[in-house]
Amino acid sequence: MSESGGQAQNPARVRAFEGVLARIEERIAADGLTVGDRLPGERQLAEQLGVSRSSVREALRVLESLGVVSSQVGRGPDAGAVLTSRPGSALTGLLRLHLGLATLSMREVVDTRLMIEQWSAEHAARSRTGLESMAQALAAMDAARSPEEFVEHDIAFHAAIAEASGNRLTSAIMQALRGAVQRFAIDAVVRLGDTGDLQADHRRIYGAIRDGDAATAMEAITVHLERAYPPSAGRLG
Amino acid sequence: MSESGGQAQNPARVRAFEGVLARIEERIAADGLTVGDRLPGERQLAEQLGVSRSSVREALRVLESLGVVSSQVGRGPDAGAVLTSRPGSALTGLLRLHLGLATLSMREVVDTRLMIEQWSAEHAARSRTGLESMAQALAAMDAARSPEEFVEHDIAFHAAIAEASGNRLTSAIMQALRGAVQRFAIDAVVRLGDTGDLQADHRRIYGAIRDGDAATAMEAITVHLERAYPPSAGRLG
DNA sequence: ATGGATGTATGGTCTGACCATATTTGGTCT
DNA sequence: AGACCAAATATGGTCAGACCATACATCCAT
Repeated sequence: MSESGGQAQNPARVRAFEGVLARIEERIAADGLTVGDRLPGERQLAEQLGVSRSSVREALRVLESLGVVSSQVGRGPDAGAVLTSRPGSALTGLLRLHLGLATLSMREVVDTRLMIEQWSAEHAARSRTGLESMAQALAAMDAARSPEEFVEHDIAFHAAIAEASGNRLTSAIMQALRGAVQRFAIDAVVRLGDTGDLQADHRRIYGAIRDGDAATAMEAITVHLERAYPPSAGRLG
Repeated sequence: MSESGGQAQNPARVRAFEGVLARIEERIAADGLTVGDRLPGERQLAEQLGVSRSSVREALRVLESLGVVSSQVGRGPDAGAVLTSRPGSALTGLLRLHLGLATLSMREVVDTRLMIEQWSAEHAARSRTGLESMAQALAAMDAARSPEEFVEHDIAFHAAIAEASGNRLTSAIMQALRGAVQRFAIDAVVRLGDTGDLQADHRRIYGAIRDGDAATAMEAITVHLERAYPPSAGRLG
């Protein structure tokens, strides 16, 4: 550390913050860090890695955008950069941006969602778990008095199916897809005018999962999503 | 804008770089910016948005990590922050980190990949496109003289199927999943000792897609992936 | 014990500087 | 006029040092 001048100003083939990213990843693997653990403070990290605090911050911003850390100001056990796990929110941001850039069309997102929901329903039927959450959401939808309220619990119902599949990755992807198309959900409910058909779908899906009938569960969720987002229905992308 | 002092040092409910992010997103939507367009320089952006260059840079790092922009140094038409579209690489990084954090298990990734490949094969069979790329990869695998070489073209084969599905989102997700499990692919080839069975699978998949037989394509790819990544096969996660 | 004032570590932001890179520009030589 | 080389310039990359806002930790007086 007895550099005379200071800033290393090297070729910088890899940018400083990329090095920081790599080092932090190594550290997570080597030290077996996991969700809830804290990273050293920005200043300390900068010193340890021999870079400026700005570079450390850029790396932390990347980790944050990827849903891996979360920064808290102040002091105490919860302050600083804490390892978290929010793959869903990261995916949501990613989708929103790429939709904005027209890299992806809404149709592609909706189709992908159909794929995930079919898969989730099938696996949920096999595991037959999470039935309680589904039933609760079902009842809440019955009691809903506005499209907004209905959609809120509708989201919970579908989330319960995804969770019941037992796969956190597909569940996270579905969360993200859901977030990306959410603004269309209320429109869909309003367009249909009545939620009776949707609720009938929901009950059919629920019943099939409860009975362990994977084929029916898949078919029912397909019908349901095509009702809400008709393949040819207007302006989705 | 006749602020006396300088740095606004406000409550900062939303951090400065988040504001920049929002403004850039607005700008993309409003100006209809698309892939290939350039963003203003960091210094100019900072002045326009009334924040420091550091904050602009943090926002750009986020956009870069999400695969939306790409920065080039130097001068000229290609220099600066250019809008790009690399949802795949963004997803790859996201998965790698979450796998490292044990947020996700390898089994979940492999299962998700199976879902995507099934779906892709089915849709590829319906569209019957991309056959040329598949055939090329097939021939290249025949000629491969090492596991590494074989896997390289195997990746190309599966990527061709994903592309043929016509859905850029599922294709991007599969790319990412592929990258996450890639290190196991060579192991799998070595373990099997012979690539004959794998190639037979490939030809069966190719034939089904060529003939537009969606059901067989799905079934064939399921068999294929279970051969390479047996559900009960050792240490995947 | 309790409660408030003070200390302090942490992230958030800004300023201004310099480096590395690559194009643009302009001048010089042939 | 054309080709070639040098200087100017614009851009991202990095650093150093400062100050603010926040929230817990500590200490002291009651």
